Amino acid sequence: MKRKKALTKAKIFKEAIKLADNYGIANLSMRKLAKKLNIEAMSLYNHLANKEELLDGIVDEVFSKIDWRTDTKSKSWKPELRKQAIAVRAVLLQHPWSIKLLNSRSNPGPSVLRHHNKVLGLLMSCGFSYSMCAHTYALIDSYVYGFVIQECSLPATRGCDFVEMTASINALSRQGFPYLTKMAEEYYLKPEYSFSDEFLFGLDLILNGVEQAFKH
Amino acid sequence: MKRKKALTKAKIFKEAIKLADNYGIANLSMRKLAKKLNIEAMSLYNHLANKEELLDGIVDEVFSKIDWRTDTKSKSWKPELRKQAIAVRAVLLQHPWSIKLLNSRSNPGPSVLRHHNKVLGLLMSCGFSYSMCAHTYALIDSYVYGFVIQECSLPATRGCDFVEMTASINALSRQGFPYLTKMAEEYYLKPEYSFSDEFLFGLDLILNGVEQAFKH
DNA sequence: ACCTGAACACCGTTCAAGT
DNA sequence: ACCTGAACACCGTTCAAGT
Repeated sequence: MKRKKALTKAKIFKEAIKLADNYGIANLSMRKLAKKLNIEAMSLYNHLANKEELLDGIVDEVFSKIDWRTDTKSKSWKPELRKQAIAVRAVLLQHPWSIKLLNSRSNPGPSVLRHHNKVLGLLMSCGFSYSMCAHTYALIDSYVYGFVIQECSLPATRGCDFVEMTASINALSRQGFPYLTKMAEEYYLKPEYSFSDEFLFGLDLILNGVEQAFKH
Repeated sequence: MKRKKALTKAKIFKEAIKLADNYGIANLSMRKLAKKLNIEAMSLYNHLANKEELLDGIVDEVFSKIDWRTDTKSKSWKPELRKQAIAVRAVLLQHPWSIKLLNSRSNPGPSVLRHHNKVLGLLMSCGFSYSMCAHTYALIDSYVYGFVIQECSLPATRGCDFVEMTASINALSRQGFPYLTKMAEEYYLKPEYSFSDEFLFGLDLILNGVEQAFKH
C-alpha cells in the first residue's frame, strides 16, 4: 500500500478549483470534494474550519495568479492601471465562478489584499490624493467587476443558432419592447457582435476621465 | 373556518421578498416559504415550476419598483441616464440580496426587459449609433452593478468600533501591505468616509466621457 | 494528529394519492 | 384544480470513537 502524502490546504484548494472549473460552483460540495481527495467528508474539517474557509481560499488562489510584477515607483499610473484591470479580468474569466464569490466573501485573503495594496501604491506614488485614490479605485473596481459579472453570466451567444435567435427577437417584439428588439436584431445578435469587445472602450473612457480629473 | 383566498404568483413573490429582506437570501427556501404561506412545501409546485422561477420572479419584482415614467423622446439623454442609474441603484439597495440574483438569472423578466428597453430607447432617440448605444449601456450597467455589489457586501463599517478598527489596521501592516494600511488609517476607516458617496463621482465621470465620445 | 461512521437538521423535487 | 405525505437524493456540520 502506498502511503498518501499528507493533505494540505493548498492541495484541497487546488482540487476544489478543478471541481468548480469542471462541474460548476454549484457542484462544489464538501462531500464531493472529499470524495475526489479519497477521504471522507468529515476529514476535511481537520484542515478547514468550514466551507467559508474553502471558498475564501479558492478565490484567493485565483487572485494569486494575477501577474504580480509592477513597478510601484512608476510615474505613469495610466498604462499600469490599465494593465492591472486587464489582468484582473483575465484571471476572473479563467474561472467564471470566481467573480461571484469575490464580492460575497468578507475575509479577503493575502492575494486579494496584495492586489489592493499594489494598485493603491501605484496611485499614491504618482501623487494622487487620498480622495482621488479612493474615487479612482472605487470606479475602476466597480467597472471591472460589473463587466466581468455580466460577461460570465451571458448566455453563450456564440453557439446561438439562427432559429432560437429569431425566436427570441419575436418574443421581445411581441411583448412590446421596440427599442430592445431593434437593437437585438440590428446589432446584439449579429454574429460580429461580442460583448467582450466592449471592455476596452469603457476602461479607456474611465482612464481618460480620471486623467482629466487628476490634472484638474 | 375562513377560506384562504387562492394563492397567486404575486402573493408568493411578495412573501419571498419579505423573507429574503428579513432573514437573508440564504434563508429563503421553498420549505420555509411554504410554511410562511401556511401550506406544505410541495404545494408551491402547483404555482411555480421550480425555485429558479421563484428567484427570477422576485428579481423582476424588485426591478418593477423603478420609477418608470420617462420621456423617451427627450433630447437630453444625459440627465435622464443619470436619473436611471441612480434609480436602479436605489431599488437594488433596498433589497441587498437582489443584485447577486440579477446577474445569475438567465431569464430576465418583463420589468428587467422594460428597463433595458427604456434606456436603449432614450439613447437611440437622442441619435446614438448602435455601437455607441452598446458601448454606453455596457459601461453604465457594469459600473452600476459593480458598485452596488461592492456596496452590498461591504462590512457595515458604520458600526465598526475603534478597537476592531485599529486591530484590522495592525493586522494589515503586520502582513506587509503598507499602502493599504496607510489608506485605511488615513482615509477609509475615518468616520467621515463612506463608500456610498463615491457613486456619483464615477457616474458623472462616465457620463462626461460618453458625452465627449458622442460629440466626437 | 488525523481519519471515520453515525447522526442531526436541513435542502429541492417527484410522485402517487387524496379532495 | 389544488393540496398532501412519504420518499429520494442530496447538503454542511458535530461528535464520539477509532488509529
